[in-house]
Amino acid sequence: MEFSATTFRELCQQHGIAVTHQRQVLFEIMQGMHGHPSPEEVYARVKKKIPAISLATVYKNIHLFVESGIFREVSMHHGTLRVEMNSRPHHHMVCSMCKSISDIDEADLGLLPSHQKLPGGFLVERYAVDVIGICPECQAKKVN
Amino acid sequence: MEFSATTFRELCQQHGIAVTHQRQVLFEIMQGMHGHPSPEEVYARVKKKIPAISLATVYKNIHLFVESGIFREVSMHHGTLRVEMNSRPHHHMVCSMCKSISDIDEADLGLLPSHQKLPGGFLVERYAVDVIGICPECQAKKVN
DNA sequence: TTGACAGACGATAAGAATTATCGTTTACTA
DNA sequence: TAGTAAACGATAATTCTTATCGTCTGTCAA
Ligand SMILES: [Mn+2]
Ligand SMILES: [Mn+2]
Ligand SMILES: [Zn+2]
Ligand SMILES: [Zn+2]
Repeated sequence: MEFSATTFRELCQQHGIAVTHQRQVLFEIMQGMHGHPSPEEVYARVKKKIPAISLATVYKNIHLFVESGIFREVSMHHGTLRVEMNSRPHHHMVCSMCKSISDIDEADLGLLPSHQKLPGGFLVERYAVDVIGICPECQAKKVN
Repeated sequence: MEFSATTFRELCQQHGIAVTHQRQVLFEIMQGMHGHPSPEEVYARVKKKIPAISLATVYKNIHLFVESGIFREVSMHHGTLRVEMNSRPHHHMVCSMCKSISDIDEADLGLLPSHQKLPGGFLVERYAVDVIGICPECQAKKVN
């Protein structure tokens, strides 16, 4: 486990957040979950331990965990449907600050698959690569 | 342009959909748009040409274009927030049929970046690769 | 050409996911 | 242990998307 050496109390102190019962149970249950649960799925699990917990609290703490880097989001751009009209083979540069998405040509990325068969027999159609980082505009804005 | 050789009428015939004025204007405007617009952004543009158009029509036709393969979606899993608790370096296999997401270790994917600097000065933090294809379960279900 | 009719349209209600508000409670610090 | 900022629960509001439904239109065969 990633946080086995550190107690949850210490983890909260590092990030300057209060150690509440809800927060601790939420953290422990999420740590034990497999896959990529939605907030509703997490809520359902936590309610078994804390029946009075609010869905809003689940959302607020998930965001807090993600902002703190304790957990992550699967997709940087899960918000609304975005349409792709560019038919050239390309990937995306996603800014972790402003969430802007820009195209990058497959050739410019220089990322090539070396395996053809994936574990479990997954049949590959294509790759979609998100290069996550800081766009030039946000680099300029950033005060370090 | 991808469809310059083919008229919109022929494109519709290929996909068995009717050639309507709304559909044609929508298609042409979307073709001329840069980036990765949201349905609302497309709607705003199209309203200038067809003030009476409905947002529902925009959504319906965007889905139709995506289903037909005329356009694409930027993210396969933009629906709801999904949390990642797996801290090992890994990427994702996303099934284009059932939208299921499974982990694949970085090493198993065998995909390595050869460039360090990206055009435009984008500062790379990490790569997130979606391997899009058909999961074993859907391969079994599929009737070919 | 001209109906018949499936499919498409617009208006709008409904649904799902997420965020905001607000009064109460709790954890932290001195 | 009291004061205060933060967190909580309840729930309203917002945002994004889909469903419904009555009307209209494109397609195709006669
Ligand atoms: Mn793109
Ligand atoms: Mn994962
Ligand atoms: Zn940025
Ligand atoms: Zn599948």
